[in-house]
Amino acid sequence: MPELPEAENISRALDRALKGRTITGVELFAPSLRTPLTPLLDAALEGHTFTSVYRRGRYAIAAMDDNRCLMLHFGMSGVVRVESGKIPRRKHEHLLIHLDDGRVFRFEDTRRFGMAECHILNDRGYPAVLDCLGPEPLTDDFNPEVLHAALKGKRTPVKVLIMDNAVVTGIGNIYAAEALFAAGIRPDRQGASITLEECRALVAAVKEILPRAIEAGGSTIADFRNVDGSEGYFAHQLQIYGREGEKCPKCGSEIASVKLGGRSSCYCPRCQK
DNA sequence: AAATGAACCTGTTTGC
DNA sequence: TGCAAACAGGTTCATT
Repeated sequence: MPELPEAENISRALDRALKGRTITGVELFAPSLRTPLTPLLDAALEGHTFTSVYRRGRYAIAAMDDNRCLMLHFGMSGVVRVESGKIPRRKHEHLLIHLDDGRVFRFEDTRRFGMAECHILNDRGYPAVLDCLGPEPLTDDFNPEVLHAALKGKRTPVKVLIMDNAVVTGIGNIYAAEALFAAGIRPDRQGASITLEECRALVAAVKEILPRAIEAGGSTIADFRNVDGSEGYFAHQLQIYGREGEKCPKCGSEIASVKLGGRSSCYCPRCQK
């Protein structure tokens, strides 16, 4: 579910909710999500205090006062809540962390593609396991020259490449489709065929769309929720994702769809070259 | 090395 | 109506 805008909203909300809070108890209800949860138990989180929460790619990093962090990934169906009161465990809630203000951090993930791991932070505040991630799309590290170099010599479709976290982090199926539509580039073009000029348009589209999606609270298609339970409203602004058979908002042509890298990829056959 | 496809898991929608 | 297949925001592993 969450791509970068959704992970950013979750991270901001968790920063407000968890900063300064001390862990008073941990409850695990599943042995593993994508990776084992049991190391959390061995890590003895109790008594430690969250110092801040921030995002890298699609991960939320909840830093603690002992130079460790709780690293979260939301997979396709991950939802986190911070709630007060005695609430019965929901069917797919796998991790509850009790806080010193009486509230409870709750991690729910129906499809279990997400993860919750405990890691040591390096001197820049990141777990070493995230070193393999490419540039953040909203920093200058992601620019037309870098993208052009990453696409060079690749026969893989450009959409698959911009969804590769080693090329640029955090862009998934929704925002890849939207950015390619905004840039006027067909999703099935081979990476090597994308010119530097087209890279400029694509990078500009990414840097324009992601912040708007963050502002709107992300995109709720089916089950995404922000930490306070609210939906993300960017789904209403999506131009091309999930609109196969509808009319292109720019030219009125029928929106087409192809499977690329196993994912549905909507595009306008007329506007996208 | 790069490209492709399957696997992980559950729930919902679609089509016969 | 019922059931099976297809599909869903992601990542990783195995196979060509």
